[in-house]
Order: sequence, then structure tokens, then C-alpha cells
Amino acid sequence: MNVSASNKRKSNILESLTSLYIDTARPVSSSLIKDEFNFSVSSATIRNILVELEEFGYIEQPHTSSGRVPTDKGYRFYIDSLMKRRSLRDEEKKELKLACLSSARKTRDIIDKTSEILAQISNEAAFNFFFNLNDSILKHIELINLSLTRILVVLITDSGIVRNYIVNLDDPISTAELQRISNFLSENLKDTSLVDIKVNLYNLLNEHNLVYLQLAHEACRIFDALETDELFERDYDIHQDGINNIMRQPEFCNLEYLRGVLDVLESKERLAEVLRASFEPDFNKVKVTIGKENSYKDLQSCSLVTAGYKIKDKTVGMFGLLGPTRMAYSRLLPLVEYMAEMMTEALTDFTKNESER
Amino acid sequence: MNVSASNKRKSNILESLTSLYIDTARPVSSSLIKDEFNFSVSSATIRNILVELEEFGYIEQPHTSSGRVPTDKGYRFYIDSLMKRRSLRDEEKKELKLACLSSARKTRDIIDKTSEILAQISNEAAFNFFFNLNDSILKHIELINLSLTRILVVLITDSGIVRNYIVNLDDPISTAELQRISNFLSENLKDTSLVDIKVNLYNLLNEHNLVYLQLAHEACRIFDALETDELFERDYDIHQDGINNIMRQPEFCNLEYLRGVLDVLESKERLAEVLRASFEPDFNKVKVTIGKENSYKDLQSCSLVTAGYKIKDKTVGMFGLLGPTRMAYSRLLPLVEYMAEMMTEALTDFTKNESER
DNA sequence: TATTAGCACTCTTACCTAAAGAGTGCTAAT
DNA sequence: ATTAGCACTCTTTAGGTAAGAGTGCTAATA
Repeated sequence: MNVSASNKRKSNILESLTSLYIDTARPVSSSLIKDEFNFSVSSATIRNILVELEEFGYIEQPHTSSGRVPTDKGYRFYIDSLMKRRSLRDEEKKELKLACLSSARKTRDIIDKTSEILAQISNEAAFNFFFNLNDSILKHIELINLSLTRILVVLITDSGIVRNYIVNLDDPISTAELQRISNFLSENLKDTSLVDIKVNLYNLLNEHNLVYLQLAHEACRIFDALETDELFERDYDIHQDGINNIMRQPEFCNLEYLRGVLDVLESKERLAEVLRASFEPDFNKVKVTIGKENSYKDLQSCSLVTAGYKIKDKTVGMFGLLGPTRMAYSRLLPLVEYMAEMMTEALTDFTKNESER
Repeated sequence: MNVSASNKRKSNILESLTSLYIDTARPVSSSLIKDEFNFSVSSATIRNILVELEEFGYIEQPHTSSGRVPTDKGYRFYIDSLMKRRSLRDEEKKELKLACLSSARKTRDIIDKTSEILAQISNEAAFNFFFNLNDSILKHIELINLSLTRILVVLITDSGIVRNYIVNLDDPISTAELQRISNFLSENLKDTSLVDIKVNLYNLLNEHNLVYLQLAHEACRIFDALETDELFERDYDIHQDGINNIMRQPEFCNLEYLRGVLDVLESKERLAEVLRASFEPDFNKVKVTIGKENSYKDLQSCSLVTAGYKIKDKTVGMFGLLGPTRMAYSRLLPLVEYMAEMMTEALTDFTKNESER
């Protein structure tokens, strides 16, 4: 048998073994591979090949005389080169869109709903991480007085995200003055990046004439009270769902494993940290982080499937799945990928009219 | 021995047994009770009393020839009549306040932080359920145009809660007109209950003269697009934390139990339903729902400790713990009670200046 | 009458062993 | 290069036993 045909057969067997293991969750024996895929060779031949695959590090045996299981390296090769993606049919896409978007009234609804639905149909844990607003551009600012010393600050960004913050001032401010400050800020800070707001305000203080100086000074009072930087830094939405799904997976019947994973999923900070580590600036495709590829200890028997989504060409969040390394990649990768596209489309659409302003 | 002395001894033994079981998580034997509490009677006497307590249904044996365990009825009696509350020291209260409130900038922060902290120091699962706004009174309304057909509606209620909704209109509306509608609504709908907004709007349509009619009509367009009722109905905040805590409890090493509990904790709808069932209009004290007292099947080996909190004398949410019926009630009841008071104080304080408006 | 020492009895838990079964690696034949 | 055959390994399951904890009951006692 020539080399390429032999390699082809090796690949076939690795693919068969991997998908069998993904389906059954039990170490795969040579005879099972033969039976399930009607290979025209004996189980002994398959065993010989399995030994080779094992030497290359693609598979391993939990113990001598058990069947084989893919290693992280095996899964990596399976995902990158072997598996056949099971794309979604058009009607599935339609249903998905309907389920995720029909009841969505604000950005937040989309964030929450998509991860809920993804958890449900993937049977894994799902998350959705909407980044903080640091590089967002201010489009509109509104100040509303709740009382003489309490002000509601409403910020609206270029991507149509709305945030509001309550500010308590030491000294009172009149409604009329507040209105003037509001107009002043909207005029002068429009198209500023949120992180730069304060710097720009101080610049205004220096540039403008006395009438405005007073206004800018008042505005500074407000933004000082807001402690902008710290606030925006932590101001991300992260949503997670499907813990009970992964509990059902046989690998997490071991409570120790489960505990480690829950520790991550339950803590927004930790989850954000893990996801940031897997972020890539150019996030056009779905990305898989398998087992030990993840530097976070508690997740080293898990895989992470992530995809970025955008608003108007800017990646604003990431979205995906957490589950055991034994995950139905061929079905779930296209799913996550499509849903990310769907989010991009929906969010961009949701905010597309902003430019008309 | 006279009757009251005999009852006193029975009570003491039930209390001892219950607190021993809470501490150790293992069925309590007659000799352990004797040893731990230096009762001046023999274990045989204690056994006789245990038989009586069992006949009354306060305790039971997991199997013949094991120690005893409190029943739901036993816990109920323990909580209502026997246990000594371990109140918080002043410095503990101070620390707690600092931890929960120091970084709080909006209502939402308080909701999230308190349940996080409660989970942490109780070692149980904690939740915080902030009711929807149906009976809130509108104090201020602001309309901000994001584009010609997209409007941001900001509602501010009497309790200082802020909510915003984006509305898409079919036909455009000018900024000037929007401003007039905004003023019109603020004037005419102020002090209206949120659920009544739409009804009141239609009344305005009939009452006012032509100039206003046009305005009110436009406003109706906006509120129709908002689908007020449905939206407010579901618009509650619910926050939950500490799943990994209850996982550590020995009663939840049984994955079946854990799964049932997680199903409730993970679903906001289900959790809200369970909590609503335990709600009491007059929520001045902390309330405990023990085991089968809860009609929700999956939680019948759990206890729920809840307390309501208020803004200006109106209960706006409830807050508390979920854990196994074997829970450290004597420590946790005062804790939940105090934290609820703390929230009432903080939220009322947070919004107290509203009246100055 | 209330209490208690003593003891037989029950049930759980841990541990051991044996048998069954699954799957392999190796060898020798094709 | 392939494969039939078989010995070997390791896991899993079941059963059986011994130890231990705790009880209920009985009869003796204060």
C-alpha cells in the first residue's frame, strides 16, 4: 500500500474513533471501529494502526487493555482537518433567528437570549460576553435631574448601547443650568471615545471663553463624581447558562471536575478572564480551545468554542460554549459560527439608524 | 419528674440533636448527645426520650439502628421555639455594610453585591429578587431620539429605579416634536402607576383639546410600540450566586438532588416562581420555608430563608438563601434579616432625595 | 416510677475475593 | 501487509464476611 493511501486510512480511522468516542463517551475498541464503519480490514489491522496513532500522540488508552480515546492533539487534528461540518439547514437558521430575536427589545435581550438558546440546543454550557465600552464613541449625552443634587447621566454610544449612571453632587445644580450643560456636552463631546471624555473636558476648560468655562467646570464636577475610568473598566455584560447541561455529561459525574468548572462559570470575573485569554482581534471564524490549550487549570478537561460578533465591523463581544473536550464539534462549530453571524447582523441592524441622526 | 421539667428536657434534647446534626451532617446517636452536652442522664434515658420525640414526628431514623435526624417538623419547632439566635456584632455589621455598599453606584449594584456576599459568608446559595415595576409610580419620563424613527424612553420611578427602552416607530418624528411630547408626558403622567400609563394616555386623548390631542396621539404611538404591559410583567431583576457552595454540602453529593436544585436556580423564571410562592405581604421578619413546606418538588430537601426589603415602606424585592434543610439557622437567620434591613436602608437612602424634586 | 446497665439484634460500611468480560499485544501463518 | 488465534491485563460486578455503630428491649435498681 502506498504512503498516501495509508495516511488516508489512518485519518479515516482517527476520524471514526473520535466521532465514536464523542457519541458514546466510552473508550473505542478496534472491533467497534471495524463494525461501525465497515472497514474492509480486520480489527487486528486496525489495532496496528491505532498503535501508530498512539505513538504520534493522537490517541491514548485510559489503561492497558482498554479502548482508545482522543488526546487534545487528536481532537485538534480532528477539528482542523478531519471532521465534516454539519451546516445548518435554512429552516433551522430561520427558527433560530426567530427564537433569539423575536422578543428582543434591547441589546441586553439579545445577549441573554442567545446564550440561553445556545445552551439549550447544544446541551453544553453557553456564555455571552459583551465587552466594556472603553473604545466606544459617544454619540449623545443626556443629563436628567432626579433632585437638586442627584443627576441621571445617560450615555448613548455609536453602537447604540445605552448606559445610565446616577451621580450625587455635593452642591445643588438648577434644572436650567443642567439643561445648558447637557447641550454643551452633547455638542462638544460628541464623537469622543468614552475613555477620553475626561481628558477632553479638561481641554475644553482651557480652550473656551468664560461663559463656557463655568459650564465645563460644572460638567467636570459631574464626571469626577462618576469616576469614569474605573466604572467603564468593569462595565461589561457577561451572561452564562447551562450549568445543568454539563452536569449531565458523564465526565462531570466526578464532582471534583464539576466544582472546578463551576467555580469559573459562576464568577463573572474569572469567566471574563478566561474568555479574554481566548480572544483574537481578527475573530472572523469560530475558535476552539481544547483541554490543555487553555492555561486555566480547572478547565483543562474542557473545550471552549468561541466566536466574536461585531457591530459595524468592530468586535464588541464574544459568544460560545464550554463543555467537556468530548464535544460534538461537527455540529456545534457551525452552530456557534452561525449564531455569531446572526448576532452581528441583528446588533448592527438594531443600531443602523444611528447614523441618520 | 413533673410535666414541665420533663418537657424542658425533651426540648433540650431536641435542640441538642438538631444543632449536632446541623454541625456534623450525620445521624445523631443517644450517646453523642450525652457526651456533647453533659446531660446528667444515661444514653438509655435519652433513647427513651428520642422514641417519644420520634412518635411526635420531630425526628426520624434513616434506617433502624442508626442515629436520628430532625424531620421538617423538627426543624420547624427548632427554629420557632428552641434555637438561640446568634446575632451579629456591631463590627460584623459594619464590615458587612462596607462590603455590600461601598462600591454600589446603582440599585442594580446593590442587588448583585448583596447576594454575592451572602453566598460567600453563608456557604449556601443566595438570591436576590427585585420585583418588576408594575406598581411603581412614574416620576419622570424622558424621550431621546436616537434617529428619526428610534426613540430611547427613560422612565424614572418613585423608588428611583431607572429603566430604559428603545422604541422603533414606523413613521419619523422630529426632535422638536419629541421634546414637546416629552414635556407633555412628564406633566400629565407624573404620579401615575406604570401599569396605568396606557389607560391614562387614552383618557388624555378624550379630555384634552386639539393641540394636545395630536401630542397624546403621538405618545400613544410610542407606548403602543413599547407594548408596555408585557414588558413590565417580565421586567424583574433576579440574581443568584453560590451554586458551588451547595455542591460542597454532603446532601448534594447525590447528583440527582443537585440537578433538581440547579434546574431551579438556573432558570430565572422558575426561581422567581418559587420565590413568589414564599412571598408574604407583610415581610417584616425573615421567613423560613422548610423542606416539604415548599410545594416545589425539586426543593423538598431544601430550605429557603427569605426576607423582604423595602423602599420607603413598600416591599420591592426579596432576598435570601437556598440550602439543604440542614442549615445553620441560628447563624443565618439573623444574617439574612440584618442584610435585608441594610438593603432597605441603603435603597431608601439611595433614593431619598427624589422627594425634593 | 424513673432510670440504667447489659446485651442481643439490625443495618451500614469497608474490604476481600472470585468470576466475567472487554480489549489489547504478540506471534505465527497466510 | 494482513490476519487468526490466544494469552494476558485490567476493570467491573457480585457476593460474602467481619467490624462497628446504634438501637430496642429486658431486667435490675434507686
